[in-house]
Amino acid sequence: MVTIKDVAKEAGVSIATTSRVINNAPHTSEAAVIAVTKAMKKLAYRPNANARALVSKSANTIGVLVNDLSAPFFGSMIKAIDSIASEQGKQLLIGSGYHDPVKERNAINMLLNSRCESLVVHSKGLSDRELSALADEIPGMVVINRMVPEIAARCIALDNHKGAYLATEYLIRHGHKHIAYICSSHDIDDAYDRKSGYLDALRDNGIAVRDEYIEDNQPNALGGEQAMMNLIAKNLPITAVATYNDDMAAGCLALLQENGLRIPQDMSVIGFDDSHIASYIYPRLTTIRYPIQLMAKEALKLALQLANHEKTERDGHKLFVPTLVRRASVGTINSSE
Amino acid sequence: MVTIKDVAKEAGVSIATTSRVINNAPHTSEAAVIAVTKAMKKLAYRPNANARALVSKSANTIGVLVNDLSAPFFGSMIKAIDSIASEQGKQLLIGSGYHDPVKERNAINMLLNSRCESLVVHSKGLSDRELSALADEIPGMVVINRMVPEIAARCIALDNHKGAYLATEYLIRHGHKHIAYICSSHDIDDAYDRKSGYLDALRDNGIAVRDEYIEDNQPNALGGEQAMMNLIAKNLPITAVATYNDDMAAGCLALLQENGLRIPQDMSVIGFDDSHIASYIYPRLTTIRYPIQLMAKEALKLALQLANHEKTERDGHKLFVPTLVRRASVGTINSSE
DNA sequence: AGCGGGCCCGTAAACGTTTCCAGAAATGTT
DNA sequence: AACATTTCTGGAAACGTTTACGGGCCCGCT
Repeated sequence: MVTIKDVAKEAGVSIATTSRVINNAPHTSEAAVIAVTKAMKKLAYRPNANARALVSKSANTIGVLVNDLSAPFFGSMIKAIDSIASEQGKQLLIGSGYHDPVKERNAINMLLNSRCESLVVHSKGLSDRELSALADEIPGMVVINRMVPEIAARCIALDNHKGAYLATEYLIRHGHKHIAYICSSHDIDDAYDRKSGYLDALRDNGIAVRDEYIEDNQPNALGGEQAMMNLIAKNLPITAVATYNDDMAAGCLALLQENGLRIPQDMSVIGFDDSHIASYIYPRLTTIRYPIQLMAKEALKLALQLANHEKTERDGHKLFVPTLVRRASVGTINSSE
Repeated sequence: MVTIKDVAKEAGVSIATTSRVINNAPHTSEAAVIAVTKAMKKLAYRPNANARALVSKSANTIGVLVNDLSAPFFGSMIKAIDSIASEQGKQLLIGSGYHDPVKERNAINMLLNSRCESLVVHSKGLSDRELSALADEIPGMVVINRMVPEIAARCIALDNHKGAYLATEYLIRHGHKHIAYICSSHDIDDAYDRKSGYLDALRDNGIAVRDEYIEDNQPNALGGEQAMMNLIAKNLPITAVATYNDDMAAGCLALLQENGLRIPQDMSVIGFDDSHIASYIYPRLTTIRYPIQLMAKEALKLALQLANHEKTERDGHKLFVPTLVRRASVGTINSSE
């Protein structure tokens, strides 16, 4: 591998001068610039990023921790981060934690070993305490999709409660009174917050909460199917279903249609996330928009500022606000009951 | 940041001994191991990966170039790569090229600057010549989803022709004679190969090719919709549509159903890729399985072997074989015409 | 007792950069 | 002409590791 020494020799100047030309620092003569540039081309020189990182005490790299790389949600998130990172000539170092504390910890450690100055972390496995301890240690770390009270100003999170509330209210406004909820069985805040959004919307509208209307399952299409299957089996008078996320809604839709129910005439379904699939499935899914791209960009900007010790005027407890996306999976009930 | 020197001092041993303990090299005394381990814990030592990479001349990192991070196809690919990489304690450095030659070149350069020893590259923007030149320069580089003849043994690719052939033949076996094809308008091999698979299947079965049955468009849901719209507008007697990929098929399905056609009674549709959405949409999509996870793992294994200068007994021109996934979007034609 | 050979350890060089510092050369100011 | 300032340059230290090398110690053999 050709080093800066080789380039310097080829160009007939010192290493220091070569370095200055490479980083186009001031105080370099025209002649030196030309000679070095030519030598670099000729030798196909590639500056060693590790050596640079070592001396400059900062790799030119953004660390990202996600849950599962194959989930489109995280694909969108990473892409948004990459769009800003690549503008600044920075690379992405990615780890995945699968919501497992051990894996998350390992992944974060590897990112830190590589001296990523900025970190965007999606963690559901670690405790609030552990996350805020990490945040104290690492200036450029930002938590995404979670609100850790102790470090609220460094958290970018969505108002999940409001999202589910919006969804449920939308169904109510369309005349639905018997509204089921398909919930994630995962033990994370998101699941609780969304469920309580559903419950509060019912209460605020004077609709009694009925436990048998609520089904827990894995937050994927299969879980959605199974939950819907259980709801059908119970022979309830439900006319609408709110779901934890679009994947569950998709499973739910598929099961309903395979059983001859028409959407939205016979059953209304509303999702959450406005993920990739929401506009692909038939009928197109009415859902709650999770502005993950926007949030991811905001998170990275914040992380970059923090890493540079710039001042950030972020109001601590501000959550991002979800909005409703009207499509075709929710219909109106005309009958009085 | 605490360095190995601090740990050595704390443990009361030399740097060399400390290093040996950290890398659990042989010839270290019990006492030294205990002292160093304790010191590392106490100081929360994080070995600097950049310094390591510098001296050992190899970052512990796998470089990956993808097209678009947000496409679920690449999510699956990256996840498969990560599953093997993390087993070996290696990290993923990811770049995206968006099929643009300049961006692809930049991204590869950044990966090389970071001294990734192994590279898995999905490139459609660079020429065969440029790719094989890079491959010559970088021992641990493997090309995925593309066959570059000069470096066939370092390419992991799918038999696209066969996939489309299979799909078309499947429709023919179900009695279809008027089969449209929705093609990608992108100027890449995949598009040509799949189209020619469709054409060859028709020819081999004595069915005349009709140009108006073929529509080009962007390889996404919207493109699928528009292509299908054009096919409908032409008022052709088609009973089945083969598509370039599942996204186009999804758009196609949505449009058909919104226009009151039933799938598969009124129209059969077959996709390609067996992507994430294929089993979510209704009716579940019959499609061609692109074994990207398998291929990605194979690619990484090969890249690791090459980087280690191990012998690989890979037969050059072997392509991965797609298979048909039977679901619910293709029906049988009974009428004689 | 003498000695060869394991084991364990520490010194120091090396990896490829950036950057401080001082000196040389060129230019400007009186 | 003398000096001050600016511009450019190169030597060398530093970044945090790994590892080759050689020295000391202890053990067991003759």
